[in-house]
Amino acid sequence: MQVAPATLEPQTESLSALEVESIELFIGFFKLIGLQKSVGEIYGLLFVSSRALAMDDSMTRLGIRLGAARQGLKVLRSVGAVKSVYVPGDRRDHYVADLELSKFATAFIQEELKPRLDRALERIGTMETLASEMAPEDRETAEERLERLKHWLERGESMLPWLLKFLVK
Amino acid sequence: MQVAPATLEPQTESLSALEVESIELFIGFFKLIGLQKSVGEIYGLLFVSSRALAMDDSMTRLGIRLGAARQGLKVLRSVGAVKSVYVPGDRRDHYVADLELSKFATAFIQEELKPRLDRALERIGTMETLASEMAPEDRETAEERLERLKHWLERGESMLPWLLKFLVK
DNA sequence: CGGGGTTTTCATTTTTTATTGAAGGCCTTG
DNA sequence: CAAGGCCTTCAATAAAAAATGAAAACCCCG
Repeated sequence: MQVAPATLEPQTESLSALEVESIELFIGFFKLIGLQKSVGEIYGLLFVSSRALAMDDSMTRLGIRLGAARQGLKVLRSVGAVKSVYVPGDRRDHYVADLELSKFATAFIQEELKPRLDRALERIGTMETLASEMAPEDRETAEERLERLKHWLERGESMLPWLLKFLVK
Repeated sequence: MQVAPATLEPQTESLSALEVESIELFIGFFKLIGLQKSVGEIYGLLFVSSRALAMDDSMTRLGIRLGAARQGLKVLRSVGAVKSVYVPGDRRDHYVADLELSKFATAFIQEELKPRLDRALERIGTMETLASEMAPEDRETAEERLERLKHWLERGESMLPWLLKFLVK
């Protein structure tokens, strides 16, 4: 005789249609800048919540487990996308979404894009040295292309401050 | 008695230091815009090559197999990052890197970023309707936040044409 | 139209990345 | 200062993404 299995599944209270839309929206954006699904889920939920939620609430509502919730909140805190607020009479940390959306774009630009551009420009220095030691016919091609790439990267780099200013304003 | 195993490994002619640098550089950038490693490898190799390479050459030099090479070239063609050139006396397609670097950024903006912004703005319409049906105390929060998000997304969207112009120039 | 080489498709395998949850640390409170 | 709730770490597991390569389709020339 079968009995109802002890519920190993996380308790998932159902989400409202609004919450689902919000979650899907942010999952999409966060994936784009290389953040995992659980990060988007948690932020999407917090975004439309009028009260602060504990980690435990996120787990319950989203049906995710401890590790994913922890990891997600860690990332969100690290980019400043959530802040914790004090809730009287509850020892747990509670989180609210920071509504300064530009933070995501800013974090992406400063933590992903900028370092990669810098690293690439360094690398081009190395490559120029290597190219200079090649046989003439190959050298010419390589040097021309490196020059071109360098030019483009410098141009990109020069745009970043402007882009940041525009986004943050 | 053991004999040398039939070489199942792809023949990999070693890469020059310049090629390695180029490959690493492009793998990094391509990952950033969500393209897989093999795409970066192939482009990196072509970028410093003064002659056109057949798919077969990429496989041999990079030590990747048919499927990855095929898939990588397909992606590169689809974003216009390589073009095929005619090589007399060889039936195979030969590829050279298109040096218009802006194509990558452009493709990313138009194929990833723009559609996602559009989709998000649509979604906000839906969410506004859903929010309007909520209890007053929650409704106010939701509506304010949606307004804010919408504003920010519209701002982002309005920047794209400018960004594209800057990159392509 | 037939044979050899070339390219494509796609089900399978491998690799990479994200999630899980048990174990242990920490902090508050009584 | 002990007990209980909360938070973190991390090794194991699961899910997702990419690579593999056999098989089939597609050319050209002859």
